[in-house]
Amino acid sequence: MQCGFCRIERATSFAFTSQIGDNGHPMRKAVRDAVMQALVPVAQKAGFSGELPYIAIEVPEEKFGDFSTNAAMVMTKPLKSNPRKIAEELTATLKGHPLFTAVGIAGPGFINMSVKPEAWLEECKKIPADNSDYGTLPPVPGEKVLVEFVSANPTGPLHIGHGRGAAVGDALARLLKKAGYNVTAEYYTNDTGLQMENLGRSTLIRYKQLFGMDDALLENSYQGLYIRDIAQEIKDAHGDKFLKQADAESLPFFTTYTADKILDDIKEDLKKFRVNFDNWASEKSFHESGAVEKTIEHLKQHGAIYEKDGALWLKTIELAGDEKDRVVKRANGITTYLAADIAYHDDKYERGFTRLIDIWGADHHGYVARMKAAAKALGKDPASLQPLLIQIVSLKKGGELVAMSTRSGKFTELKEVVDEVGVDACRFTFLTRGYDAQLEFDVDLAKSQSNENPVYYVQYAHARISNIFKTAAERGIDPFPADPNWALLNREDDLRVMKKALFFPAMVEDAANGLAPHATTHYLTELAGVWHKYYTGNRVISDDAALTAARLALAARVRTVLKNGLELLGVSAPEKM
RNA sequence: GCGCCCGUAGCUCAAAGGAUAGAGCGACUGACUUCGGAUCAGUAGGUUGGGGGUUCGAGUCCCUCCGGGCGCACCA
Repeated sequence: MQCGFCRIERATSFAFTSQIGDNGHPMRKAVRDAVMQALVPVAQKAGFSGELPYIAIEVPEEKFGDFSTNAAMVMTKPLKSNPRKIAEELTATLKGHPLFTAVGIAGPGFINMSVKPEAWLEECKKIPADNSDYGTLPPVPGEKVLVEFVSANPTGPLHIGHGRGAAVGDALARLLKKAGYNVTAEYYTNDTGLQMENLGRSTLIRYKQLFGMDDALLENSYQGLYIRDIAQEIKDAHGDKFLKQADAESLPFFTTYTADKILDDIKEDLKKFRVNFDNWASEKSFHESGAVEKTIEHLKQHGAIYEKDGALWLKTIELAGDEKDRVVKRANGITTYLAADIAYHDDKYERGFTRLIDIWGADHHGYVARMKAAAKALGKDPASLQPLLIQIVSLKKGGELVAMSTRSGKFTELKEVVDEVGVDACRFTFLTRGYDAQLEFDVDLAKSQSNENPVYYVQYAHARISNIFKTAAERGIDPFPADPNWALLNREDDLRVMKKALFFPAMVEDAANGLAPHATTHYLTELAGVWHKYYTGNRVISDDAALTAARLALAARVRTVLKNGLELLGVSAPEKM
């Protein structure tokens, strides 16, 4: 498998591999094994010896059975036969397999299989009943993943667009960890450079204004009122000290102070949004440590750099088909942002990471080629660097689209929305969508619909089950019976719930492979739906002690999956609402 | 002008190239004196922006047109 991560490359790489683990779903793995085994003699008979194409084992619509495979259809070309014929040969073998109660051919050549209920019951027993860890896949050896996200410049508070990146990045990190990867979540701070100088100067101007001086903000100044608050802080602490010296002398202090203050606020917002970072990287530190210069030397040695017009250029056209080559060191001797970012990525590789996932705003898409070029120039496989472009969040307020700009001070803060809509609803909303589609976030709607957000549908299922246990305990019934009679749960209703719950680890595996954290919200909504339906049709606590015990055991397992799933999203799993 | 992303129910969004394109919200009709009605059952709603192509099969891949967004710095 060349690349289990890349959404772009997976189509080709997956198409010619059969190395899908099915780590997460013992039943799906068993079915895959059965299908592959059945395929061997058929392929041999046809004289086929090449690598098998990817064969899908899917969970189809319920009426078709528990699993279906397209094996017969994808094998038509390699075997030079027709799908119906291949399907018949395969089913002849599969029908004899002890796992299945039914095997059939349908449509253009799908093979549908139903698994015997006892096998499902056995699997379901293995889910922990106490809400503890479930669905964590075995460690993936040899992979060390770095997920870099948010990385907003400390020039202003986080806005709603950052919120989307934060939710996606955090959920992705959680998902990959769950899927067995060694994952580090990191935030890169652009705490130096021209924008930082602008920032410091903005504060200095505001500071002077506080003393009645008529300094006006510059065109490229940060206009937000938070700058004035910071200036006020400085005035409170230092009085007119900075009026008595040259601006150039004051500027470093104002810059550092402002950036630190804003970064502190960003950290607080992220914490509130339940976004966790394992590490904070600083652009400034790469300059101060000499890493940037070292990296440029490194690139020179690899022949990736040339000099023109007094500046140093990286050959990004040649390396990655970029539109033009890019400057890493200006004619005035100052290195560019790109140079520092390359040094940072060099550092990531140096630290032993084998996959670098960068979550960027879609407005950075022009940046992809030059970073891929950099990876290549550093002697790395460009495929190990995976920028994910989170599409823009356009903000709607009062029925109108609002343009967002940190510099102009026109934006809706993440904090503001989180306070009004709530962390759970906000995160869930962001994680219901794929990251590559633009998203219209209607603030008013989000607020007014806070009670109708799908997140509550899922949480309610968790709370309802929790309440059942409470009721059971009140009536002197053990909510978590040690050895219930599972055989009582063999009706369609029961099995439907079990099958959905047991799909959880497979969902983790599939979503991790596709870098698609939003699959989790959809899965959980389905599981909650199946449970709500079950709940309506079946009383868990009844006069039948044995049946009660069995249903309590099932309920506990559903709750465990809901809890684990919500945890992946960073959404709380309340016992009551 | 060039490049990237997107266009799916009235709205917000799903859908490894697979079967009759699915959920939620909104609309409409119903639900057991019971463990929580933030729930459940049902109805209506679609030429997947238009047109070509590739193949056993296309919302998905290719070409083209239309519409929207975002980029095209010795800023970050």
